[in-house]
Amino acid sequence: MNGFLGTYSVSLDDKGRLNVPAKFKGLLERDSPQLVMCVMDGFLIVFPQREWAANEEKLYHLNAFDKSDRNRLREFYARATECEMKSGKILIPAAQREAAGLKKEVTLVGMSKTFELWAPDRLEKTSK
Amino acid sequence: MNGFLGTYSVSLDDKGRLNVPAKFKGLLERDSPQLVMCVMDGFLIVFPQREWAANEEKLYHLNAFDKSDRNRLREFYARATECEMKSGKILIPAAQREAAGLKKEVTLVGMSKTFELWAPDRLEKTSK
DNA sequence: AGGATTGTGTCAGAAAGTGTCGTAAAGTGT
DNA sequence: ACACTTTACGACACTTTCTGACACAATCCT
Repeated sequence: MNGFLGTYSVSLDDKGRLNVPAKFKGLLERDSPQLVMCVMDGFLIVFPQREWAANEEKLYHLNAFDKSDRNRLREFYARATECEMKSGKILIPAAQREAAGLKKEVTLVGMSKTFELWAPDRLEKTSK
Repeated sequence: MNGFLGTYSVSLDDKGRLNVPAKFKGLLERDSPQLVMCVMDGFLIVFPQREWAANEEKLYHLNAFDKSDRNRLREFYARATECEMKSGKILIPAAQREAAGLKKEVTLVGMSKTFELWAPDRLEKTSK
């Protein structure tokens, strides 16, 4: 498999877990089930942990003792959460579900190295 | 685990201790429960002791006989406190709680190598 | 020493997270 | 089109984590 591709409609269970589609499952199992999930403008981006690390490197030049740099760092880190695919499922923490407006139905969109989680209605609005 | 990530809302107990979220707990247990807590502009930064040491090194080059350098050093050290995670909790000394305006509700923000403690209302103002 | 204040360990109930399984639905090969 | 395999879903039981409370220990202050 080359990367995360395509659109899937999945439903969350009563605890807010999503079943990873079989095609993505293979990728995550082979590589690593470790993930970082990050809130963007109204939707979630899921990074396999390696991909996240690559993005994080771009922040190393910022100075943690500088006020405005620190604010930028915080924005980035505060929105992120580690998670993991367990038993073929990913638990989406309540805060993240909230931020992305996810109810039961979730649309999952492959973006090659990462994939996104959308509330169906929001995705529809955005793509217009 | 990659580092401290995400935002958590936790509440202090009657003695001013905070329950460390399970995700952070793992990191602190593996590395070391020894911490240094430091007051910044209205919030607290918590350094795992190794991370503190690394930051301290950056200050060694400052000149102990230079007045303004010395002021910066003093500011840095005077506001720092050693503390420790015990029974999965961290006691926040009264002085620090005071300085950060922490009441019962505290927002905990992961910053990769360190994490921050905020009074919810102050964080909200800052992030705007 | 006695009493107040501050720090520490532990526990029980509630809430959140996790594993598993049966059934339903979708996909596959012939 | 049919039987078979795989995948998705919902449900349930179980485990872990979070919280507030209590009891006790240590320290400080007269």
